[in-house]
Amino acid sequence: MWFYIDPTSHVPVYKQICEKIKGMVISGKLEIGGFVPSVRKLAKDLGVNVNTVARAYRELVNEGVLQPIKGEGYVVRGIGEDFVDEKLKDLKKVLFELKAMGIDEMKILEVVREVFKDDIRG
Amino acid sequence: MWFYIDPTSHVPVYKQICEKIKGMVISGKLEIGGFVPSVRKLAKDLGVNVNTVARAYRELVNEGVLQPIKGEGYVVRGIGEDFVDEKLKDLKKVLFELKAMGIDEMKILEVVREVFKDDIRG
Amino acid sequence: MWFYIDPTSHVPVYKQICEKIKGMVISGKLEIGGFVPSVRKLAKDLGVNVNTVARAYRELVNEGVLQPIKGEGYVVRGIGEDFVDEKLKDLKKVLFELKAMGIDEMKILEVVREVFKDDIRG
Amino acid sequence: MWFYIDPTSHVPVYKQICEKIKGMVISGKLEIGGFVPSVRKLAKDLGVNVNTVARAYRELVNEGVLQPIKGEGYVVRGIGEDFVDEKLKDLKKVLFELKAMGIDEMKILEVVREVFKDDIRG
DNA sequence: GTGGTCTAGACCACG
DNA sequence: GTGGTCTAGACCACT
Repeated sequence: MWFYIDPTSHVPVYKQICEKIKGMVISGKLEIGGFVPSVRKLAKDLGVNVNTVARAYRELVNEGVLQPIKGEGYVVRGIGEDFVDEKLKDLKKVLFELKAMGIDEMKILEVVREVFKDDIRG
Repeated sequence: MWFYIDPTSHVPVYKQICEKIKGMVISGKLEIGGFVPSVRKLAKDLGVNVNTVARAYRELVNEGVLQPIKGEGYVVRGIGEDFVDEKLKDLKKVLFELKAMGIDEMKILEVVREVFKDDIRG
Repeated sequence: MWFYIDPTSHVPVYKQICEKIKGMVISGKLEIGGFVPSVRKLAKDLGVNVNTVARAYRELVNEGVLQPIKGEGYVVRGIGEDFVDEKLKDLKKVLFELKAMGIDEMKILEVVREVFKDDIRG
Repeated sequence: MWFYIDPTSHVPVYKQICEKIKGMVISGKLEIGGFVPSVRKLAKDLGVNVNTVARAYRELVNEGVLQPIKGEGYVVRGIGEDFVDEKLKDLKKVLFELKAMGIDEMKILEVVREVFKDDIRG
């Protein structure tokens, strides 16, 4: 219902949840001032333990992305620009690796075009 | 002397070593038929435990990338094309995330150009 | 409680564990879909280090015999027919050695009968 | 020229050499009182390091199978019955494993017959 | 010197 | 409790 996590990844599940939530805040899929799903609901949807989601939300509270409201849930406070910058750094890292492996810039551009091609809402 | 690993990453050190070695085989920095640095040497260079490097090499043996010769070292056997494909999938994944966050294609192309700009030298 | 390993053998302990587990899967003593003993428990039972059992299980995961579930344990997935064939090859090898040493076929049959004699009980 | 060893086996090469030599003494392929090949020759034939063969011969001297003669080589002294008994124990071990895996006695006998079928010099 | 295995003990993520 | 990774240090086999 919300998104999917990869249990086989080496990235901890709670980190994956944090990333996804932050991404949805940045993209506007989660409105500022709105509620994120309850810990139990999200845990059930993702097929993950409650503690794991709780930990993710706790981290997001520490980062100022979420704010807990007793007896109600967690509301979205907002998110800094840093998150986008970090993702762009990830992009650079992958690009450098591909370059080191001798991959052509044309091949990269081809992939970029492929990903963005059905981006009608430009 | 060889490369660096990120101890803070969630990706296990042994996996990082595997990736780097494979990248160097693909790019030709490691010749097929040649030796990779000894387990002890690489461990020392990377500031990592011997067992960790040994495990990385063991995995590469399982994948057919390396071949162990007792008392001599590990020789590079070669590597399939799959590795490049996997890296390109990583690229796509990051691109989709950035797209989902509302990042413009122009911004992406800017980063690509930046990474490949000093690609003139042979 | 489970089985025994021979620490004096030249066959690595982790390999012995792999063999035993596979044998128990083939014979049905370990049910497909069921759990094998936890890494720590088996290590304690066998008087072996945790890492050694972990390595054995890891190999079995590579071979598709086991599947790890974090926080729960390892479940048995199944095993190919190859394992029996390999054991039969071991048999042949020993038989050829005995034959080369001039041992009579009658002597061999005697041993076979001895091993299988109490095979009446289901 | 003599026999072959398996460098990938977990059994140490020097042990494999010992086993083979003993087997050849038992079977009569090596005459008591005769010379075994020189350390250097056997090492060359097997594609093994000289030290490894030297170690094997040293072990065999300790066991009383060989006797070193300075400046000439190693002569075969003889070998006890124990060796055959040990091999028969190996046989039993493999048989028990196969039995535990649910293999039928008929299948075993089939393999035995196959191995001994061209045993014309019965 | 090389690789291969093992131990003892530690920390993290997950349920 | 579970598995996953890592360290420090040991011994063995082989060149």
